[in-house]
Amino acid sequence: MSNTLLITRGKNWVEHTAMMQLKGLANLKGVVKAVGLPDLHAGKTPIGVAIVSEGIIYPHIIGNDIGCGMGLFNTGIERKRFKMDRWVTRLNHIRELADLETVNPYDEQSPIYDLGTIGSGNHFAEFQVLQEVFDPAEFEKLNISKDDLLLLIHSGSRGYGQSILREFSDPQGYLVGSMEAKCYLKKHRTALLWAERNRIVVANKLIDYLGYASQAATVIDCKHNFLEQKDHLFIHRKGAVSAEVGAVVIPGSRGSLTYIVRPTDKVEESAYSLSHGAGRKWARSLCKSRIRDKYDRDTIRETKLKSWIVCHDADLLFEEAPEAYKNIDMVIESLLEFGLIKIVAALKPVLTYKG
DNA sequence: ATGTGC
Repeated sequence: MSNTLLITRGKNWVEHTAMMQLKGLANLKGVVKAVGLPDLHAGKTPIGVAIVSEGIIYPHIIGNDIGCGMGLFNTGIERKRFKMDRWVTRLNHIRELADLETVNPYDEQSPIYDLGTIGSGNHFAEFQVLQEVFDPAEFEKLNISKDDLLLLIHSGSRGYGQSILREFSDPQGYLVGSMEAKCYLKKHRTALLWAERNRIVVANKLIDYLGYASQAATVIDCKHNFLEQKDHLFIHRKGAVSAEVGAVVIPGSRGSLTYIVRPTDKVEESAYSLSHGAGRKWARSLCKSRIRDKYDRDTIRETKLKSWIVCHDADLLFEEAPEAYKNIDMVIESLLEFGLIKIVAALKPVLTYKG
């Protein structure tokens, strides 16, 4: 009997390569269940998976960016204070976030050497506003209102996670109870802590840089690259979030809505996991040639939702274009069809910043 | 993904 499950509905396209990669992980020693979430796509290891194992752990499934995730913050800034032209100009002045002074508000020294940076690739900082409330009772628990300017930070443990993976990169995995497994789990825990702290530090740095005295209040923080022990099992989540820690934020691309959802009590089926986003549709290397002719240097920066992106990396603008991602609605509908979520609210991007 | 590999 197969130990593999793909959570998807008819219209949600999932590439064959990613499915093969998922089956590869399902066949690893000690793997008891392998779940592909609707945003499953191919990578060095597949992204959008929850892999449950017994007696052995596989750090390479988690990958280099241990603790990477989405932090949704209430900026304490009123939505009406947002002025597109002024904010774009101001953010354009940042060459790199590393150039701005970072204050480490924690007692310990950060193992992330460049704390306060978001990194590159698919990482971003995005100002958002409330678009629609679907479940008023659940929405009320979030402590946000239609007047609030929100900030979504996608980042992780930067070079620190990378250094941990280098130490524990054996694709054969490590036996639970071994010195190596214990050591990995300890460092992994530190990476999770500091990846979350990094999201908070970045959020506050941007709020401060834009001239506001308020502090970022965490609405939701959900990591999507991590290993969780559950009873005698280990759940490897790579591009997947836990469905057991309250509301979850599932963003689309910079040109689509972000959903706040509430997991249901049926999530055992998906290894207590949900999608982390829309998922890539196009490989990075294909993006530029496919859409270059459609845009000029300005129009590539605006979206259907009238949001804008500040980004000094010309290639990244194409690699991270909305077209490169799947339709978030297909992902959400797949999760709904399997009875795994209820939609709480939708947010709309207004301004994205990328490294 | 990456205080980036050749």
